[in-house]
Amino acid sequence: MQKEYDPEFVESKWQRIWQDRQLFRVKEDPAKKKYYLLEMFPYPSGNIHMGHVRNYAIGDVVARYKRMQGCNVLHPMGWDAFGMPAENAALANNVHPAKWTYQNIDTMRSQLKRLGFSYDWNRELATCKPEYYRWEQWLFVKMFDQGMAYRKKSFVNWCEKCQTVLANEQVEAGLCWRCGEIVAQKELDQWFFRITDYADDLLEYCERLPGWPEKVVTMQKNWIGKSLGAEIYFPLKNGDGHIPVFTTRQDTVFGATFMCMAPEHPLVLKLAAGTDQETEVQAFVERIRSQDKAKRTSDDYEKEGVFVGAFCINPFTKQQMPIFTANFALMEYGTGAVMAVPAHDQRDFEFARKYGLEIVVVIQPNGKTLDPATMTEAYVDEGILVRSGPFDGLENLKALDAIAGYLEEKKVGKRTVNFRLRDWGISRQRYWGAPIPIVYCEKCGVVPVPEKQLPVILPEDAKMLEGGKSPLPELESFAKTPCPKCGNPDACRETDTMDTFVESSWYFERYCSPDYDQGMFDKKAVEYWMPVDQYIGGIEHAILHLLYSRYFTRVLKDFGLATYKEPFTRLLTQGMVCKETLKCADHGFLFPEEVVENDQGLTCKHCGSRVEIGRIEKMSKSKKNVVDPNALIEKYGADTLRLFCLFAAPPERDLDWSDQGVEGAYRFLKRVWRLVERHAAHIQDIKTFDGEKEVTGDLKALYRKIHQTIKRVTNDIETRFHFNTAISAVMELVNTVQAVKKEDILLTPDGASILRSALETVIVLLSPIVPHWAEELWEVLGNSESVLEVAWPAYREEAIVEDEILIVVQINGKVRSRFNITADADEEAIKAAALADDRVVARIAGRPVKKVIVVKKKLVNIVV
RNA sequence: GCGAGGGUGGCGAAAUUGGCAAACGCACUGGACUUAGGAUCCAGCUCCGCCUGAGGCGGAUUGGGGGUUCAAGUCCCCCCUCUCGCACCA
Repeated sequence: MQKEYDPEFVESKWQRIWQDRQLFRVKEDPAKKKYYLLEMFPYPSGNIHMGHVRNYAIGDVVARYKRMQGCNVLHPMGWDAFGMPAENAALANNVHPAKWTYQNIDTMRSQLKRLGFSYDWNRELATCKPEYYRWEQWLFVKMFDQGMAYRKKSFVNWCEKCQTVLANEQVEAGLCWRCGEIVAQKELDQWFFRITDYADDLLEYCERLPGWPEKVVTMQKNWIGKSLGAEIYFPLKNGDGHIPVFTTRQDTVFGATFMCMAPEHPLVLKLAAGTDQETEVQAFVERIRSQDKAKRTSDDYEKEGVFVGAFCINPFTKQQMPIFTANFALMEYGTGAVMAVPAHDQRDFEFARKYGLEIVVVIQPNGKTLDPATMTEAYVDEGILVRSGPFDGLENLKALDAIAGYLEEKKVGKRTVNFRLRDWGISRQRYWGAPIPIVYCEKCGVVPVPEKQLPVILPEDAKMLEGGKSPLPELESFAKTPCPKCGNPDACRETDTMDTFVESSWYFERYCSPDYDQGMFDKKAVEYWMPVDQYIGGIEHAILHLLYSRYFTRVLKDFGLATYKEPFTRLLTQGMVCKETLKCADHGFLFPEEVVENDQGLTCKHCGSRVEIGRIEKMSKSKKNVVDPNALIEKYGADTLRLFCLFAAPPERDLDWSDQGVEGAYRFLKRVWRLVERHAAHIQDIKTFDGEKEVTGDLKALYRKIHQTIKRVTNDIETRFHFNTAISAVMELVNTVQAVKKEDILLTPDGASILRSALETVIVLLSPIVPHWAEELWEVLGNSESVLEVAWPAYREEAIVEDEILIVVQINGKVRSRFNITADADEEAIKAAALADDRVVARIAGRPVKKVIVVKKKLVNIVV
């Protein structure tokens, strides 16, 4: 054995052995209980960062623990490999996105391997490979055939100069991030998935995800945003049909005095045509439309509108209502038109005041009378209906249903459910993504690519264009294709690619049979492994990725490909990795190496002025508070890094980085290493203690501690993934070993045997966390099999039992004394001992005892 | 504004069902070993006060205030504060 702990040596040794023995390779085994542990796969951005290390370290502990518990554990890893950063890098460094991506994958794969995670690397997949996305295209065609994928016009952020679509994040203050051109909204034909068909089901099942954090479930519910209400038809005054409106407040319909429509609403320009308002409306609509989304949803966005020059009729009051187009009305929600009830909606109230519109109160609160003339804000609470014809005197909550019924009866509206959730737009006018398998033919129209012709391969010989424009439309070898239906040679391909969230919506199924070439996955394999028992990843995917995955799973089920509805049984969202920031007034954020410490305190290397220690924030390059896992691995090894990540905080909480904390973790591993080294020789051939023989004193205490530790660690990992307390429990066990003062008792046969048990327990319990270190020490103790294949230890209940327990004595709730008593002492004995205690007697000083409460095995409280 | 989650020593954090607040670690202090110590080992370490002293004694303390209880970090009410999410959703 090496005298000093040398992580570099130990880690490379065991990684080689694991690989040679293919220890993490799994296959379906009906005889064993399966456990599918999945961590969110990374985007191959270049290097592994601390966030990945933490996420994957957490997952690896669970995977290894479950394996030791006897489960057949599927623990795969792969690459979310399509996406825009590859295109940006391509332009910046003149490398092809494919080359850049594959290089990054190689780098990151070796970094993950260096960390010793227990992945079955035979299942590795990359979503940018045709073998992967061909099945996604296959499913797209199937969805198209079923009407689940469809095409419609929709607005996108468009930069005219770059001739490209921009993602929301690429629009900075309304300007193109690259060229500074004003970003416009452009209407393009886009492909959509009909996720709204499943809105109700997705919402309903939110209640049936007990293994998910409530926070995530709530976020999903809000995102789906179901609201019950009614659609009401407001006839146009000129008799040309009606405007449908969605409202959740049909109880206030008698108070609707004007109408607001989204600037994008097709009726707006039609109604204004030929009136005095026409030019003003046109100008307004144009102006609002050119505003980007960020601006239109910003905090200080002022509400404004323009009269369109037409009226509609309130079907209940028969009063005429002026029609406005207003910037706050959203085309995407409801019907794009709002009945405005200024007395009972704050936004409508402000609008009415601004433009001098009529305010009619139709709900009066109890014991107060509202007067429109003096109101300063809308009244939005409950009350009794007034000025509401047949509904006068009704409580407004009851009126909701009554009026909804009346609407249907009179055929002026109907009950409706409205969702905030929109259909999922998947078209991206981008190169580095999976091609949408559609051909447009002048004769046949929209034609899906037949299964036999799949995959539609993304041509890797495309040359990237300046400005980020997709090269696909101009690449004739790709864009031009004969029509699959009629053979027309002049048909053209869809040149948009799919949103990368599509790939990540089914990768967990693909892992079950990653090389399967007869379909998306082997049904038998998926039936065995799915659903994922434990999914682990960042909270940033709480909505989109998880919702899309849930949706896709439902689609697969309806297509008969899957048998379950929910892909992830349990979800853990780990916290972020944070670190303090350093800031100089002149030079902004600084790297630690840009800061010099002298007698002035911390100063900036560039200008010498004082450096402030800023707040603790999520590690990010821009804040210059990142730490590089590679450098740490080099210095301390993977095990230390893993140990620190798991010890510093429970997984769901943010982790504050501490260089000294890493040192501490390293020190602990070295300390145990030396302990084993010192004792290895004399316990080499000793058997572990079986508990049959009675021992006393320190030995008994140590034996007890072993089993208490097993119990605590098992509990901490099993029920709540609190590895930090599990580790501290093991540390206590180590401390107990080192606290044995008379070391010669460890040389006796029983002592050596118990010592061996203690050291083995430490090693085995820590093996999921620091596996290389554990393997090496396990071997040092003379064991031949891998510690990974050792069964997780069970504790002996009888070993845990204490002979003596400490009883705390309180007088009037304050601790005044404590004493030991045999563990089997009954309540009476404990009470008697407490009352006889010298200190207690002195304290009570003869005062009458009113009451004595005895909590067995814990405390006595004497009330005087 | 709405919703969720936090606030415990100098720091990260512990505290099954209400039952010794601060386990474990970091930092710090003192000591040992040493040519050296940023290695290692031993000891101390919430705050305040008291006793001449080794050592002991007392009080306070889980963001603030109130309540329930023999007993509250934990349960109830009010308030402060931080973080995250949603936010013209009709």
